This record gives sequence, C-alpha cells and structure tokens, in this order.
Amino acid sequence: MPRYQPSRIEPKWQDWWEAHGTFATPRLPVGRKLYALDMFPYPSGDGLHVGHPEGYTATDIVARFARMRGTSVMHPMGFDAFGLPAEEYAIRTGTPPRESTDRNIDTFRRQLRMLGFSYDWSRQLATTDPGYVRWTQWIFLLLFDTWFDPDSRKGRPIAELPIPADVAVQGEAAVARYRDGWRLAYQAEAPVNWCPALGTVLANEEVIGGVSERGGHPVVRLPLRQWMLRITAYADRLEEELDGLDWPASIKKLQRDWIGRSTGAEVDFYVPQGDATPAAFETWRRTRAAAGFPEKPGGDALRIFTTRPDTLYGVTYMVIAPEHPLVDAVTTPGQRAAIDAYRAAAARKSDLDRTDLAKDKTGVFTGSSVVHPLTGAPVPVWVADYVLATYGTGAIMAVPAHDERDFEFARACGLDVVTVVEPLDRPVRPGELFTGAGRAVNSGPYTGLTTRDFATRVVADLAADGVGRPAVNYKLRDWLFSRQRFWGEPFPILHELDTGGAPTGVIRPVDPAELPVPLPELADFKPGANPDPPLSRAPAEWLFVERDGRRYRRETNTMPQWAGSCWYYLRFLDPQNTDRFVAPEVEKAWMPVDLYVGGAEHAVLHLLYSRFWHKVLFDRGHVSCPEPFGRLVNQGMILGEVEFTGYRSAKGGWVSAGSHTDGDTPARVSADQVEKHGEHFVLRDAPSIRVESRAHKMSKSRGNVVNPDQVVREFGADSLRLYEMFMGPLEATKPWSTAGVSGVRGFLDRCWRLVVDERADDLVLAAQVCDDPPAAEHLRELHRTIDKVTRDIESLSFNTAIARMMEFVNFCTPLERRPRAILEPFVVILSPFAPHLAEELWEVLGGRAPASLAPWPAVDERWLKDDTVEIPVQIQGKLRGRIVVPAGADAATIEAAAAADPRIAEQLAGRQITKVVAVPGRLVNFVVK
RNA sequence: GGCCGAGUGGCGAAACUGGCAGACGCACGGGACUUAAAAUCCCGGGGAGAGAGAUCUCCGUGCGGGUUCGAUUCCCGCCUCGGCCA
Repeated sequence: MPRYQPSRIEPKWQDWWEAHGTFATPRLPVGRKLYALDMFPYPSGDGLHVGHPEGYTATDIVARFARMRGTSVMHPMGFDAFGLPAEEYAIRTGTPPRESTDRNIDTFRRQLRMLGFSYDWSRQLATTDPGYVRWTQWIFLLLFDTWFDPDSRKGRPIAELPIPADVAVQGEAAVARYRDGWRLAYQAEAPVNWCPALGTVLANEEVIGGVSERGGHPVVRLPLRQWMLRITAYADRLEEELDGLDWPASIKKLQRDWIGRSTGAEVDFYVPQGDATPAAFETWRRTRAAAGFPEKPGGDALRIFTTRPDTLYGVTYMVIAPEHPLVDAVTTPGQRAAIDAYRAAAARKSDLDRTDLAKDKTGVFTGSSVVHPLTGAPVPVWVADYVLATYGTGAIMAVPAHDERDFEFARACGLDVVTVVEPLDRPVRPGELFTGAGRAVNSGPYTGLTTRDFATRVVADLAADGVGRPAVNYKLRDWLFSRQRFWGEPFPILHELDTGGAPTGVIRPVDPAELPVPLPELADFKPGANPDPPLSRAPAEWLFVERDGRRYRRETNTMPQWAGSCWYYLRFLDPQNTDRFVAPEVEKAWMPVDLYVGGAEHAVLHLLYSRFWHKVLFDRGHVSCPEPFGRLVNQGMILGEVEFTGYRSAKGGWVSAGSHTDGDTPARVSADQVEKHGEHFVLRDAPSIRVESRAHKMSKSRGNVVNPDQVVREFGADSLRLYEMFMGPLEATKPWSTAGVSGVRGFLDRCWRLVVDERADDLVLAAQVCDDPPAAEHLRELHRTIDKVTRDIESLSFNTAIARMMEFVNFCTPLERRPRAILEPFVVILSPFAPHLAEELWEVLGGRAPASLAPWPAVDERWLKDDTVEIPVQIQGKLRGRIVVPAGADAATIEAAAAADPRIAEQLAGRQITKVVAVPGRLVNFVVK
C-alpha cells in the first residue's frame, strides 16, 4: 500500500475534485483573469492519441499555476463533433452519426478525465449539441444579414445597405437581388470539386494532387449552386490586424501568404463586336472615356488583372481560363472543336495540377483577338488552364518577356517575346526572361520610366480613359461554405416554391426564434451519384414548410466542419445561455483568449475562419474585441519511437542505407543490433552496413501508435503528463520513448519516498520528515527551485522546470532530516505538473485539500544570491583557471584576483598583457602577446 | 521549386542579452545493501592523449569562411533532415 500507486490515488483525486467542484469557474472573473484554451479535438473512433495530451497538459499547467496565484481561470474543453468520419462510419455500418459520435465523446471524456486536467466540465460542449447548433445557425443568419461597407471597412446590417436609384425603381424583387449580391453569406454557381466517391463537394484545400485529401478519391470540377462566405471583404483587416497578435511569426506569415494581397491594376481590352475595324475601337474608347470604367465589364471588354501594368507594351497574347464566360464569344467556328475538347480536359484537372510549375503548359488559340487599349493593336486570345477562373478576373495579359509562366507558355506555343523592361545595371538580351524591376524600353511615351513610376503613371492614364483602374487582388477566395453531406449543421434558409413546386429563386431566412433547424431522421445515409445532398431525401415534413401562406423547401446543404469550431471559444463562456450565444458582460469579462494552444495544422484555415467570424460579430456589436486569440502557441508533433531500418537486397543480403535502391526492402533492426560509427549507425555484426535511424509519424499502418490508456495503466497519468512536458520544448517535434516515461516515473517514485515511508504498512510519513527549522542551504535550494519553476511556467519551458524539481529531489533524498517547511512548498509547485501525486503527498503531510488550490509559494530573493561566485579566468580566450570572488566584486577587483591566482600568474609571467576583459560576475580574459 | 524550422555525448536534451559547452533524464559502467536477484541508495561517464595519482594537454556544438578578447549563440556560403505550401 505505501508504495506510489497511481492507479489508486489518481481516480481518488479525480473523484474528489469533481465532488468538490474544485475547478468550477465563476460566471465572471474576480480580479485578474486567464482564459487558457486548447484546440478542442475531433472525437474520432480511435480515442485519444498521445499527441492530444501534450498541448492539453501545457495549458493545464498554466491554468493550475494561475489559479494558485489567485487568478480567475477559464479552462474548458469540448468536442468538434461534426465531420466526415462519423458519416462514413454511418454509411458503412448503418449507425446514425449521433450515436457513434456520442459514444466517441464519452470515450474522449473518460480519457481526458483520467489525465487529471482541471477543466470545468460543466462547460463541456459539442458542436453537434442542438443547443450549440442553434447558435451556429444564428451566426450564419447574422452573416446573411450583414454586408461589408468598404467606406467604413465594417460589416453592417443589410437594412442599411444603400440601394441605388436605378435598382430601387425596378421594384422589390430587384432590391432583394441587389441585397443578396452584397450579403456576407451568398449563393453562387461555383466551379466546385465534386468527388463522386465521397458524394460531396470539397474545398480547394481538401483536394490534394487532384484527389481528395481524405481517402484519395478522384475529384472533378463541376459548376454547382453553393453557399459562399465573403471572407475576401475582410482580407485587408485579417492581414493588418495580425500585427498586434502574440503569435509565432511563422504562423502570421502563413496567414499573410494565404491571404496573398497583391496590388496592380485591372485593364479592359476591347472585344470587337462583329468586324474589328479601327473605327469600332475608337468608338469604344470614346464611349469609355466619357462613361468611365464600369463596375462590371460588358460583353465588349475582356478584363484582366495584372500586378505589372508597366509591362503593357510587352503583351503579345491574352490568356483566359477555360471556365471564363467569354470563351464562347471569342471562339471562332474553326477552333470550336479544339476549344471544347480542351475545356473538357481541364475540368478533370485540379487547381494544383494546373498551376504546377514543373508541368508543361498547354493551351488552345480561340481564333480571335482583342484590342490593346493603348496601342490599338490586335492581341490573340488563347485559352489555357494555367490561368484560374477563380483568381483575379480569370483572364490575364501575357507578357512572356517578364513573367515566368507566360514565358514558358510562349516558348511552348511559339508566341512572340517582346522585351519592354531592362535591368538598371546591364543591357538586356533579346528574348531573355527578366522578372525584376528596371527601366522601360520600347514602351511608347512611357519609355525610360522606372518600373514604379511607369505603373503609377499608366494606371492613372488608363483610369482617365475609363479602360483601367488601380486594383487589389487576393489569393484568398471567398469561402465555399456548403457541403453535400448529412452530418453537419443545416442551413436556416428556406427556398420559396411556386404553385407547381418549382423554386422561385426567392430565399427566406428561418425566424431566429425557430432555431435550431434540426437534422431530420434519415434512414439512408448513402451519398448519391449526383451532387444532391442527402438531406434532399429527408421526409417531406422536414423538407417542406409553409410560412405566411407560401410553401418553402428547406436548404438541403449542410455547413462544413469549420463552422462549429469558428466560435466555440465564445460558447464556453456561457454554455447554458438560451437567450444569447453568450451574455455580453460575460464575453467582455473573459475575452480574448489569453493562451491558445494547438497543432500547427490549423495555422491557416481554422484560425483564419475564426478570426473572420469574430470580426463580423465584432462589427455587429456582439463581441467586445476585434481578435479572438491573443497569444497562440503551436505544440510540436510527437513521433513514434526511434526505429532503425536496414535494407535487404533481393538476394537477402544487407545493403547499406544510402546506397540502397527501390528494389531493396526495408527491415526493422532492433536497437541492440546497431552501434554508432562516426556519423552513422551500422550493424554491430556487419559494421560496413549502414542503417537508418529515424522516428516516424505515428500511424496505424506503421504500427507505432502509443495508446494513452496503456501508458496510464503502466505508469500513471502523472507520469504521462510529466513525460510529455519533459521530452523537450513544447513547440519541438519529439520522438516518443517508453524508457523516458519510466525515467519520469522514477522521479515521481522518488518524490513519493521523500515524504512517505515506503516500507510501512500504513500511509505514514517517512522517518526523515521532521519539523526542524530549515537551514540556509535548504532554503537556498527551495527558493531557487521555486524561482526557476515560476519563471519557466511563465515562459512555457516546462522541461527545464521539471529538471529543476528533479535537482531539488536529488538534493533532499540523501538528507537524514528533511524539514517539512521545504517539502510542503515543493509539493505545491509540483502540483500543476503531477496534480494527483501532489494532492496525495499534501494530504500525507497533513495539509488541507486541495493542494490544487494552495497558494503558490513566494520566492524569497535573499536565498537567490550567493556570497561568493566562482568565475573562469581565460588567457587568449582559453580556460586557464577559476577564482572565487565576492558576489558583487567589480571589474578591477576580479582582474586583480585573477592576476594574483598562482596558476594564472605563472602563465602570465614574462608575457605582455595587451588587453584585459573583466566582466563582473562572468569572467576575466587576459589577451597577451 | 518556395517558405519555415532543426542539426550539440550512445539517446531525449540544457546553456539568461556573445562569456566555464553538455544542467536534468534515459541507457551504460562501478559500488553499497541482499544468501541471491529485483527494488533502493551512492559514485562515474563528450573524445583522444600524458601521468602511479590528485591532475594536465589537445580536440569537440552539421561543413567551410568571417566578425570578436571570446561564437552552440551574430554574419556570409554550403550540406543533411523535418514540416508546410506549390
């Protein structure tokens, strides 16, 4: 019994904390607050992975530490429970997703509880809870009700959208259409990635290399009515407001690159109507000069976006995307067949295939030309799939002399290359590719201008003539927000039907009082052969509703998994509220999140989408801060145990790693069969054979997945927590080591024996524990430990904090008399790391539970200072001796002490000292001749 | 191909702002305890060399340069590995 038995004490204290509401969070913080948040998990059927507790332990330590220092702490946990795997499981087994999801959540909750995290479990939520879905739908309606006002750069109610007079006169339907064109949530026919095998449309980021990220199924592009969110309206704010955030620079950069803001110009090229006479072009130009640059180009103009308006005179051809609306209009009968074939082929390619620089560029001439707005020269129009319909205007002016992709395409198709920019420092070679800035040549009236001046001037001139304007473009696209799946939030939108049951095109939001729109009971989860969502097969009583005497059909798309995770951090604050998604005073008191920890895989999407929703909520006055996550930390990946891999040839003999070929088969080699020779590991029995030494990502197929349940069974939850924190820096990628877990367990065993008499039958104090007043050396050791641990938790350097506590235990273990006055504070600082053990030891020491809420011990600065310090003495920068000097000794004193040291004096004798570097408290260095 | 990160003992790692490289842990070796083993406790471990010995010398933070009295740390160039994006 008195041995350290995690299996006994861990459940005991988990029950105790639960029964006593130890970690219940007040509705409003009292004094200082801390909101420490983990990225909530998707409750997969496999249960918790050892990667999960890494970040969770880190935030738990911070949360427990803050609580012990009197801070009000919000530390909740929930589940991101909508998503594909549950639905695929449903399709496979016929189990309704809600059942399997609830089961998985129970498993996750059990496993999380087992690890002793100090969550306020009364705040648990799942994105699938009807009470949560209600507010996700409510926020969607808010997006639907919001337009982005470019003047104030803010989201505003759609009712405040100014209606142009020419629209107003067309009547109510026209006004409604106009409004729909401005809403942040809108419908569009979009070329989408339809995956027949999954029976769904996928976002671009879910398509990798032309196949689905999940499952690797082929994907084709297809136009389909979709819900989109106008995230591009917020692109500038999403980029600019990264500045104030305490996030890793690399994540900020990823977000900036993803947004991909580029500045340049939009330019219209005249599309001849019928005969392409110079007179027709002149007429068009005069009309434009009078009317100005239109919001949308008509059929008589091909609009392009370029970041290099200074290369306008180098345009030798135009390229439009295969999906561009003008393709049909500009294709001549002779080219029709070739163009159609090309478009069909392009539809089967993903964006990735189309932009890959390594691949050859392809394209087809349309047979016709457009007219250059400055020179009036005809420019041939090509269709090529290296231009994407969704980027910019879906059309480009090609300047092969100054753009890499255009250059490659021109070379492949035998098109002209005309140089119009020269580098400032050297002459240009004809036909050379030069993408840098320089000076204009061969550019009519602009010749001689620098790239920057040219751009400014020409854009102004184009704008004056009504054929161009300055423009900003983003790589970021509007967010494709609908999925043809069952297991997601239904859209709270109704489509009006006419008397014949056909949609009229009029849509109507569900009254917020009627939310949530529940998911219907569905017998069949199988996706269809066409992109019709499963909900279109819902029972009629769900599908059709009547409002105000009109019949409606419900929207049958569902929202993507990102929807629920966009705002869960807000719901945690007020999870039971049935009047609002969060009470304003509660939101104001707790937000923003002070520490957000999770994997870097969410660097772009989740974090960008959340920020976008948050800004809309902010603009509409529902939250008090413009950014949700103040400080972000990415925990590193935990890899499997290091593996040694040798290679065997087809004949069965070993082949040295590095000189092996694909024909050789890899084979696991155990650690005791290898040894290190110089840089590499080799086989012990055949030292000429090199083997690879590497840790791999944990995966079922590799069979190197570590199961937290098993680790807890074998070593205890405190050991798992402590090991994951001791492995190395939080942000680093680290290999798992079972031996390492057992080493950390050894430390907890030593902590136990420091306090408890292991050989007694009952749980009693070790005989060495005494009430002696602690001696100076004890206090010095204690306070240095408290100081280091305190500072290390603040900087999230948990590994070094643990190392310091180990030193403390190593110091105490040999003591015949161990004053409780140093043991008690030690147990307190141990408690955030190994909370169960700390509670138990605290109890044995006679403390009043819970140790988890004991005040954090204060550091007494007195014990941090030494009377004397030992400092190194160098000659020529090489260590030649050490001296002991008073702690505060100044430069002159330590230099004299160093020179007086017999060993140093001996080596300095007869040499000329040219310089002395004496840094108080650090070192003395003599530079001699 | 681009961007980001990393490279330190047999292994995971530590080193404040440029100041004694390798704290702490694993593994390993030695010792104490034990009839014995396990467990525990104590001691020792970067490499090479010299010495009977306490000690001493040289080399050493991926490689090559540079800055500096002094570089794991800063700068330039390269190599390898990992991650993300294309």
